[in-house]
Amino acid sequence: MARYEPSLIEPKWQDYWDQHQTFATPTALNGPKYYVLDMFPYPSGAGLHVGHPSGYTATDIMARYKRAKGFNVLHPMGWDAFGLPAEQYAIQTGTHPEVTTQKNIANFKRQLKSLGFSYDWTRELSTTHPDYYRWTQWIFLQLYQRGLAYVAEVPVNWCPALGTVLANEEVINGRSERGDHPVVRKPMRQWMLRITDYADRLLDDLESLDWPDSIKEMQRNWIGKSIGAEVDFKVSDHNANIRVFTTRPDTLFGATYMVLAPEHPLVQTLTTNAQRESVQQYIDQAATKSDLERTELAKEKTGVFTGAYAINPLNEARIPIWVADYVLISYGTGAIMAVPGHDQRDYEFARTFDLPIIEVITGGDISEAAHTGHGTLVNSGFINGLSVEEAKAVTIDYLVKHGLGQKAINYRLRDWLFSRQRYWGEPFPVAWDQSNQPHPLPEQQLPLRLPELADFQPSESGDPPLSKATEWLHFEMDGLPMRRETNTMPQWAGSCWYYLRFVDPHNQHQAWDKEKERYWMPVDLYVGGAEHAVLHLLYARFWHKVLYDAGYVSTAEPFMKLINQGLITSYSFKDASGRYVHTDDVDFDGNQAIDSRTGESLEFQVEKMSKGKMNVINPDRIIESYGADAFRLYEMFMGPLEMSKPWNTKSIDGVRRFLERVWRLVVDEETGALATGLSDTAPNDAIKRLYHKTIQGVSDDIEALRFNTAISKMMVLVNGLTKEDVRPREAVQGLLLMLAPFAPHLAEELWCRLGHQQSIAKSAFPVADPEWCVDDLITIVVQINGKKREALELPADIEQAEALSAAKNNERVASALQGQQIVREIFVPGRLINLVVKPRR
RNA sequence: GCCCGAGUGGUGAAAUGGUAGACACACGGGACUUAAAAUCCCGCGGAGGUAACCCCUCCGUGCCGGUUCGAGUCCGGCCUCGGGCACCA
Repeated sequence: MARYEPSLIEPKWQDYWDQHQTFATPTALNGPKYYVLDMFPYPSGAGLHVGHPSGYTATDIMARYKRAKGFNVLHPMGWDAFGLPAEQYAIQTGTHPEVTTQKNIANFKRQLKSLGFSYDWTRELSTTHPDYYRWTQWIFLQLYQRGLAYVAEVPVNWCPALGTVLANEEVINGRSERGDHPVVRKPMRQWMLRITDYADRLLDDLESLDWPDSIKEMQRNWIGKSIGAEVDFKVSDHNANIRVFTTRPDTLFGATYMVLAPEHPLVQTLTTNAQRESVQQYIDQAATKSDLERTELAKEKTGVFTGAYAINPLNEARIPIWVADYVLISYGTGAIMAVPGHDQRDYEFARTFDLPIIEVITGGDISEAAHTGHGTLVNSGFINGLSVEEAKAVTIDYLVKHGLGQKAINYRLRDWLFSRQRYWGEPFPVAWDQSNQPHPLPEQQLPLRLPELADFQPSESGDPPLSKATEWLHFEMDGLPMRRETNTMPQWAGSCWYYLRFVDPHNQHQAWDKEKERYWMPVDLYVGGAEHAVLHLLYARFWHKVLYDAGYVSTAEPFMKLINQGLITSYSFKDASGRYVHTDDVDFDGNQAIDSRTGESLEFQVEKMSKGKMNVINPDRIIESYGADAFRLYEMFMGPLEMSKPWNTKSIDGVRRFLERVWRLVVDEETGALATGLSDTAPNDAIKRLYHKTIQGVSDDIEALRFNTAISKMMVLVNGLTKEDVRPREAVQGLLLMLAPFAPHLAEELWCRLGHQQSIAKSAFPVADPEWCVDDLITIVVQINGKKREALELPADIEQAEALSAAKNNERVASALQGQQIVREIFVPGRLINLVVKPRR
C-alpha cells in the first residue's frame, strides 16, 4: 500500500489493539493515576450521533496522552441501558427490552470501536445486567438503612400516555420531557429519597470542584437555598396560628393580607360559613388543574377570601386571609404573609382584588410596581430608619425574643421521587407484608431479578407492569407471606454510581474493592453534555456523599474536573417553498448552497440536528469516506471543546489533507517504500526550534483541553517539514508521537513502517528542550502613541536602553518623531516599545 | 422576567492587557500534466494612495461610553443569538 488508505489501516490496528490488550488498565495500584470518564450513553436504536464522538474523542486523547506521560490510566465505557424507549418499543412490538438493548449495545459498540477509542473493554458494564443492578439494589438498601429512603403518599406527576410517574425535573411546562405528553397531578404511593438532608453539603462542596461556573450556578439555583424567618400569625377568633416563611422579615409591617395554598390544612378550619362555598369551589378547581394549566394561567392571579383574619404580630393589625394557588403547598410552610408593596406577585394579587398596598421601604413608586430593591424602612414602628439588612436582623431578634418566630432556611430542592411504574428498571429489594409494612430483602438475596413478562403494558389504574408477574410477586420470607414492590427505580439509579463499579467491575463479593476505590477515585476528568448539569450530576453527588458517610468511598466528591462538550449543530437547507432539503442532496461550499438535483439555490441556517430538518450527519458514512482519524481530528479541530459548533462535512478535507501530508513525510506514495527525504542527520536549527516549540505548545494545549490549537500547531510543524528537502527522522518520529493520541491508526501504521516493533501507544510522549523553545532574534514592535509604526528584529534578551536606542535610530521611527517630544517610554521585554509623544512647542 | 454563555474575514476559528485574523475551509492565480484529478507554490478583512518593483496611509473584533501608554481581551450600559430556570415567598 503506497497511498494513505484509512479503510485498510484502521481495522487492522483496531484488531491489533484488541488482540494485544493494548489498553488494558494496569493492575498495579501505585504510581500516578488518571481516571478519565465519559458520561456513558443510553444505547438508542438510532445509533451513534456525530455529537457523541466529540466528547469521546476528547477523553480518548487525554487517556492516550496521559498513558504516554507515564500515568496509569482508567478509561472505561458502559451502557446506561434501562429506560423508556426500549420499553415503549416492547409495548408496541412485543420484543423484550433485553433483546432490543443487546442489539443496540452491539451497534453502539461497533461504532465506538470503529473510531479507535482506547477503552478498556474488559471493564464494559451495563446497568441492566443483574451483576450490576445487584449492587444498585445494595446501594438502595444502604440508603434505606440510613433512613434516606421512605414511602410517601404524594401528589405526583402522572403521565397517562407514558403510564408512569415523572420526577419534577422530567416535567417541562406541564408536559413530559420525553415524548411531550400532558402530565397531571395524582396522589400515589411512592419511594422518595431524602436528598434534602444533603442540600447544604451539596451546595457547599461545589466550591471544591473544578467545574464550569455555569454548571455550579445551575446546581446552586436548583438547590435554591434561601435564608429568612418563620413567623407565626395568630388567627383572629380562632385558637390557631399560621406559620409563614419569608426571606423579607424586614417588610413585616407592610403585610396587608395572608395567603394559604389551596392544600393548606388550616383552610377548612378557618373558612367562615359565608365563604365556604366559594372557597370549596376554588379548591376543587385548583385540584383538577394540571401543572400545565397552573403555569399557563400564571399571568393572571386567582384566589378567594376565607372570611377569616390574622393578626400581624408586630403591629396587631387585622389582615384578611385568602386562598390562592400562586402559593405552593410544597415550598416553605404553604402559607405566606403578603407584602404587596415589595413583592411583585403580591402586588399583582393586591391589584386584582383591590387589597391595600403599604410602602415600608423607600426608593420605589408603589403606585407603579412593587419595590423589591434597597432603601430605608418607613411606616414600620421600631425599625423605621434602618436599612433593609439592619431591619432583617433587628426584626428576627425581636421575633425570637417574643416567641413569635425564628430564623429559618428553606430550599427549593425537594426530596427525590425515586419510583417509576415501569418494567424496564431495577426492582426494589423490598417486600411488603400483609399489614403493609416494608421489609428490606437480605443482601444475600440480591440481585432481585426482573421477572420474565410477556405484557409490558401498565394497567389503566396505574399499577405497574410488574404487578402482572404473579409468580414473582408473591413469596414467603421468614415463613410469612410477602408481596414484592412492583415499582422500579428510575433511569438515574444506574448512572449514579457506575463510575465506582468501573474501578472493580467483576467483583462478585462487593460493589467494589476499597483499595481499588482509594487508588482510582476521584474521577480526574469527566466529560459529557450540559443537559446533565443538574439531574445526573446532583443525584450522583448525593449518592456518593451517602456512600462516603457510610465509609464505602474515600472522597467527598466523585468528579474533580468536569467539562461539557458543546453541541454539534449542522447546516439545514430550505428551498424557495420553505421545504427542508436533505443535506445529502446539497452542494455546499460555505458561500452558496445548491440543490444538486435541481440546481436551485437554497437558503441555509445552522440548526440542531434532527431527522425533521434533514440535517443529521451519520458518523458511519463519515468514517467510510474520510476515515476515523480524519473524523476524530475534524471534531477536535472545529473549535473549542466546550463551544457549540456547526458541522461542515466539506471542512474535513482540510484535516484529511493534513493526515496525507504526514503520510508522505514517511511513505513514498509511488513505491510504498520509506520516503526518500527521511534522514538520520540532525535537524537544522530552524527545524529543531520549530520542533521543540511544537512539543511545548502541543503538550500545554492538551493539558488545557485546547485540542483545536494543538492540531494547528502540528499542522505548522508538518508544513515546515514538508518544505524541507531533508526531513530529520527525529522530528518526524516526534511528530508521530504527538499525533498518536489524535489520529492513532495513522500514527501506529507509520510508526510500524519506521521499523518499530512495539505499538506507538506504549511509547513516551516527546519532551521539549526549553533551550530550543526560545528564539535568538525576536520581533519587537515599535508603537508611537499606541499605533504600530515599525517592527524590529532584535536579540531576544535585549535590554530596555538598547532596544529604545535601536528604535529611535530606526529611520521610519525617527521621521515619525520629527517635531515630537517623547513624554513616556514603555518597554515590554520581548514584545514591544511604545513611545508616548506630544507635539514640541 | 431572572441566571449563565457567546457575538472577530465569504466560512470554522486564533490571539498571558502588547503586531487582530495563527491554522484550516471556500475562492483566485501559478507550476507540473496532452488534459484533468492529485500534489506543490503564491494571494486572500475593507477603503484609498504610490507603483516596472519594494511598499505606504486610514478604517476594522455586535453597539455606546469608561479605565489604560496600549482594549477583541478589563469595567458600566445596551442589542442580538444560544442554554438553563420560572408564581420557590
